[in-house]
Amino acid sequence: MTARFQRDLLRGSLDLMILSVVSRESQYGYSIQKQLNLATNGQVALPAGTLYPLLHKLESQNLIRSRWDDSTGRRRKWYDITAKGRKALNQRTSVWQNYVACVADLLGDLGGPVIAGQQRNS
Amino acid sequence: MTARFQRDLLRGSLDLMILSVVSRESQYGYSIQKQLNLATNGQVALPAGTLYPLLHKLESQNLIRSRWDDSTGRRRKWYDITAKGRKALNQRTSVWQNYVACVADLLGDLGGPVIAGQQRNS
DNA sequence: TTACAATACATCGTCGATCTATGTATAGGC
DNA sequence: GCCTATACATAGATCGACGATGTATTGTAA
Repeated sequence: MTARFQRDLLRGSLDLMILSVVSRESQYGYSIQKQLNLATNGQVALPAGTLYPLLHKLESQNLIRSRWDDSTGRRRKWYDITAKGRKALNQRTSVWQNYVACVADLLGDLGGPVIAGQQRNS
Repeated sequence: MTARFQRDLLRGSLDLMILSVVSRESQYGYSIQKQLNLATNGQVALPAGTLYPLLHKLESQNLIRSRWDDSTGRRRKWYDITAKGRKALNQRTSVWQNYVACVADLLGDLGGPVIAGQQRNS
């Protein structure tokens, strides 16, 4: 029945997902919302109350940059990733992957194949 | 330098890790703390203030069961997983793996090989 | 033309899980 | 005897996702 992921799962990887989506091409809030939802088969359904404050936070950290544009007929706030944001994306991605590998180890890889040659731990 | 994982990463997978460790053999709080720390190369360093309340929560949910025992010379509270706990472990493991697969998709697998044939989404 | 749904952005207060700080007590090594 | 490691516990702070709510425009179907 495609249940939603719990809020706690999102913590620690939500910034990452947003940055990743924005890094591919210019995005505006609503498009990010739709893309995340589509890519996860409805399992990541970001409420506006989560998304917009998060975008403001990322912008205040200079990881993304915004500009208003309504030349398309729709008033939209477009976001682009910054150099600093791209760096953060890479850094956080490896931390995330490292963490996931640790959890997989702990779970004893019950139900998932081991990824050979992947860096884990220090 | 083996930095610690941020608290947010733990959210959503900490219960899982505890249940997994307890599911293998009887544990007491301090042993869980040490094992998690060792298995993750120091990256998961659970403070006592996180661990013990969590164990109490899991017990109140009947996912684990406790008994005091000091026959080893040390006064320890031993935990075992229950049938319900084992069920929860399996269920949460698959939710976690599903989520991880979704994030990997979103990240475009930049830096990690694709795991073929693994269930994701619905 | 009038509803209604979808698009598009925003803020405020709540909630809950982890953490910091603090406390107690015993065992073992120097 | 002193200090560290072991072993458990609770109280309060912190912080981020979320629910509720608000505003405005566009597209669409009755």
